Amino acid sequence: MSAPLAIPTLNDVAKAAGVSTATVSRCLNSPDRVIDSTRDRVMQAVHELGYSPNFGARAMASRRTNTIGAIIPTMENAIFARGIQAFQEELRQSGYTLLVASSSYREDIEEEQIRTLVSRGADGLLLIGHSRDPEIYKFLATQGVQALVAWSHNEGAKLHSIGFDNRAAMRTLTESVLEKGHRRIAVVSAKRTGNDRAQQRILGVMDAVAAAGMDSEATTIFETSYGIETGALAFDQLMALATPPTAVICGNDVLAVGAMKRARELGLIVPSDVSITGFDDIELARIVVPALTTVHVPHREMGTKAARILMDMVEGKSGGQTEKLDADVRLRGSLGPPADLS
Amino acid sequence: MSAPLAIPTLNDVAKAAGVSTATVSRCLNSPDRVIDSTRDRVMQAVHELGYSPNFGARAMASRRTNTIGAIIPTMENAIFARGIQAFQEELRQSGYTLLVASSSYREDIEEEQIRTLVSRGADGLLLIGHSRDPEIYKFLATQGVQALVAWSHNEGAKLHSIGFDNRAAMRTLTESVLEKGHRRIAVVSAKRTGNDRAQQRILGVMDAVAAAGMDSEATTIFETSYGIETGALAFDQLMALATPPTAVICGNDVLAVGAMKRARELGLIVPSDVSITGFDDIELARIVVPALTTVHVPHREMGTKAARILMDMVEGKSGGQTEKLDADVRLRGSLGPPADLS
DNA sequence: GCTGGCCATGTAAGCGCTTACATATGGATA
DNA sequence: TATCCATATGTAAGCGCTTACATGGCCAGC
Repeated sequence: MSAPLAIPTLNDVAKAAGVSTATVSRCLNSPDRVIDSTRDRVMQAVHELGYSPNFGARAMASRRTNTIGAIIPTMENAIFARGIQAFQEELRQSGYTLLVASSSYREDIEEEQIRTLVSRGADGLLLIGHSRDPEIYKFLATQGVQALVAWSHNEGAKLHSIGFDNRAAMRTLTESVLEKGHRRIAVVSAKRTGNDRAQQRILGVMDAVAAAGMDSEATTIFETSYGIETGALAFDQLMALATPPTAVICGNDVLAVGAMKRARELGLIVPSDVSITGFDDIELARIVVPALTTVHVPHREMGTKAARILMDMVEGKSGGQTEKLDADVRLRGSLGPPADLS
Repeated sequence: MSAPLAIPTLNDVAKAAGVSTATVSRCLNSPDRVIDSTRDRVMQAVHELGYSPNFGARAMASRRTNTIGAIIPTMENAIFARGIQAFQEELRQSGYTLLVASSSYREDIEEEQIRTLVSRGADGLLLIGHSRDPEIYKFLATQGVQALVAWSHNEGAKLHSIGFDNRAAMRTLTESVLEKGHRRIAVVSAKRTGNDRAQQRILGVMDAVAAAGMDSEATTIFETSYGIETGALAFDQLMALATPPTAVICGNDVLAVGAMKRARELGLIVPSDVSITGFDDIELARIVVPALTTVHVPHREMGTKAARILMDMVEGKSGGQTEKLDADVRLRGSLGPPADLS
């Protein structure tokens, strides 16, 4: 009466269909190597038993997993979502499964996640940015796991990468800000530790400041963790300075939106009282009022290309390649001339 | 000269340390069952070789994976992000790993993802909503995989669930709208097929409409796919009607934000020209201007509790339980009296 | 000095699958 | 009819790990 509680295995299917396990395996993996009548019988047994292959066993026996892992700093806020979505779609078309993990912007968690994904058999890994313990690259090498960096371009780095030049893009954006006449600017950045995008973006701001002959000391840099609320708090602090900035350049759109929110709460009009800019051009940038001036990043293109490069690496078709994408400034309502010039 | 390209196994570590594989395994899994000196030797070999356990092999030999899977409709927009984050944190504290997959709101993809996660050894699964092919429940049963539904409460359903009463919450919200004096209302909903939350929410609107003695035929329902842009398009259509609604009730915040965006583009003032409401209370709801009237859902609480219930189920400590959480209406600026009353 | 028991470690059997190789079957060819 | 080949299926050896059970060394207690 009581059903067998054990979960069905290949062996059970084989018995039920009256064939060997090899034949069942063939039905599942290369159906054309099996005669129709046999296959039908096997597939019926598969359905009747509710059989589902054991991935671990399969991976172990066949020595491949067709799995790619990606570790992103955060799943919240759409910064990485769109790119990862495209990455996944491209992988899927070629029969790969994507495993996504997030590191909460913490290096130690990222390392743990790398180990977890490798352990689970990822053939390749997509990582964000270049800064991490070199030890981990050695680990990936001994494990024979290919890795590619995205969201950051860097010719000389340990790993191949696909991304844009964060520094140059931020320099261009900052130049636009300076052209409007702003001379008191402040930067709200994500934590720079272990985050080369944040580092590069600040350097980009400084490049433009220096090129304009301004005193780089006069540019306040406020570092905070990632989030709308933290962006709002940073804005508070900046506006409380003796000589508050007329333009606040934020390291990403999320911080910028937080700043805009607080500006509104403080009764400040953007951009006439203060200009605010972002970086990433996520959907949010066009929802806020006024729309956010930011740097547009080709998320989907990056995701798609990353998938192709990484698959080629995993399949041994190439040793990888480094590619630079264009990121361009989108001027929108949140940037205007400073009050004393208007 | 050339290093062995094979990735290191337990066996390699055992040889390098001069012990048996059993001892190495014990060092890794129950260190206190091994004498200090031996353990040190083994751990050194582990590091030198860059050894990393093969998850599949371990799972197969030990018959447990300590893995929980979650399948959510979308990773974009923060609807599920916060709850899943809490879910993950709670699991992690108890040593479980979370595997997340997304279904793009498609039933067929959800089923595929369920099979993939089960295949990968998930001991338990978190699913969203109740509507799916009953066949899949049979499959989960034969595979011995526990499953729990979240984001939806339903006493009589096949699976235990933790969530809130979507219908009642939407009814309450709609009552608030009607109290303001609105009599021409429209609903923008996500696709109802395979989405019981969407179905329930519309029923909630209708409950309120009927209770107010209004003609339910007069309430336009516009169904569209999920996204800001689709919300905007839906709003366009509704406002182009012969007698446009004075209040647009959206099935979720994302659609509502899209509607607000388009309203602004059309030069309509919210709420004096048209009121708009959402559902979920994601961060976005308080970013937009005016802030969105919506239904607040206790995302984090739901995630945390879901983790505990599911772990208990997986560990055989309970057969599961169904829990109902409160979701309450948050009245904000996007809802006001209709123009003809103001 | 023996015995018993405890503890650290080793031995080896599988976990569920894939796949190289072996075998069987049935024409087509000579 | 005998031979050969192609094709369909079976056999069985692992893949890397855990763990029940076996072994051997050491010390306490008599």
